[in-house]
Amino acid sequence: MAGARSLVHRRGESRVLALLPKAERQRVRERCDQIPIEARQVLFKSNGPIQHVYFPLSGMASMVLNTPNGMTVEVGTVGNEGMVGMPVYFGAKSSPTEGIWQVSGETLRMTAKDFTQEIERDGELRFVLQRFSQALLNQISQSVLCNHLHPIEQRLSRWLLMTHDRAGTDEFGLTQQFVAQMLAVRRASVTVAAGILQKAGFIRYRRGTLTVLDRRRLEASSCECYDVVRRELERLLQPSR
Amino acid sequence: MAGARSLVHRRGESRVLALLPKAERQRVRERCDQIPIEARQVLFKSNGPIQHVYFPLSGMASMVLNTPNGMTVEVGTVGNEGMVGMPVYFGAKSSPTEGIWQVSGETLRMTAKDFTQEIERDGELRFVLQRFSQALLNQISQSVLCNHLHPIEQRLSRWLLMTHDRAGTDEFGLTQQFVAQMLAVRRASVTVAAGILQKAGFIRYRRGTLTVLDRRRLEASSCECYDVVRRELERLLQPSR
DNA sequence: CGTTGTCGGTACGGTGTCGTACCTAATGTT
DNA sequence: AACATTAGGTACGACACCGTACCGACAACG
Repeated sequence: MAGARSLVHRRGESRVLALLPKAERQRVRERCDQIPIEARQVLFKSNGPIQHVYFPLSGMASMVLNTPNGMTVEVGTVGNEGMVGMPVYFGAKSSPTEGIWQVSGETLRMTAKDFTQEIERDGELRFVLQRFSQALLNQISQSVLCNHLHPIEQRLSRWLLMTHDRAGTDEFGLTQQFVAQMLAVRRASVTVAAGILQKAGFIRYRRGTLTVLDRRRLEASSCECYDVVRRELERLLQPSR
Repeated sequence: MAGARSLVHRRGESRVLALLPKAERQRVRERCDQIPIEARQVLFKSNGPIQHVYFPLSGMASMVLNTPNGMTVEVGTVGNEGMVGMPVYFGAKSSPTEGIWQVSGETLRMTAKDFTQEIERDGELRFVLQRFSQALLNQISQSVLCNHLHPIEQRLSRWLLMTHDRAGTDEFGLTQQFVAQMLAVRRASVTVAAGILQKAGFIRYRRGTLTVLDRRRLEASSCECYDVVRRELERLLQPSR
């Protein structure tokens, strides 16, 4: 057993959309496709046009940046608590950030054009996404600190917790190579760090599949960054007004 | 001579406010105090109430995060191209991020309450700040990458360029201790890196005062992060609609 | 004028992570 | 069944940066 599921997840629903009044939620959903989506699918490329925005229902997406010499760093993750494609919300048609799906799942998808129209109606969606913007800003800011100061083992624990929150299951598909790219470290470093977590019994993995076994103790082996971001997210996505 | 001034700066005016229609700009300015402001002044504390928002006219502010064990990391900088206090815009009353003034200058200041009212009028300010949000997001995202991957000398160069853009002068007050906190490195590391830049003739400094001598070559010794962020900022703050 | 505090220069051992490489084991392919 | 491919484990020297410490130089102030 993986212990109590974090508040972040409620299976198969979008937490942002759940905050909308019934009529608005219905209207938004009608303008969306619901589609399954596989790991590693590119949602939008760096500096490329952003055609759609996504409201994940399960699984997880990442925003990443690339260096000229081919390295990759994850700057943020989004699950059913948010939206992928925020640059559209901010009035940009593209951004240096790339959107990649990480853990396969389901998502609602809306064209950027429809989304812009919806935002211009100035309903609750605009308000809710404003709060989410702040949450995202917090998450990315914390990663500036975390990536620079914290050892790989803690960062890996944090990343697994965030992924676990959003995945909706205890088991999900991941290779060490892929995790290494997200953390911007060597694959060999991930092997060592993950080996420690596995020996301790917090996780188990085998050829591309990882299982969270003991969430509690995984939290203890993570840095404070996980909690800081999560607490603030919950505060911001409260239904209150 | 420090070469051509970057586009970022136009002396003593707020670039965000300059984008507003005359009437709105006037209205906003009337609700602001214009005050001089000194380095190291705290604008708002971590998780504390945010009383004011700031539109810098000259000088520069930083947003920083703190670790439980007293370390500090700068996550973003804001000069006359933007606003300090974005959490208010996003509907948050506080945030883990702290606001600190860095290079003394002048700023317009508005109470959070007045600002919120102004935003609710749904004029151009809201639109302009949306674009600025995206620029800020880009800047912070790039720092996730930069802080993790780039050597101190390049990061220092980048930081000095950003500061130079926003300061409005070639000379500004800075101690190595302070720069070290922003980059989250040892003061001794800054001494070494700055020493290299000084020997090369890019900068000169002496007991808390730093002068940019050769902007061009400073750009060459910085990582690409400086350009990536700056280009995107200029694109987003174009007067067009 | 001398004292005290601040700022910057330098050194030294320690360490986390890197780049690279090579190997084994599991899986997929024909 | 033989083989190719891919995921994961392990090792080793290199190096950037760390923590700490000490010292000299300049500045402010009584």
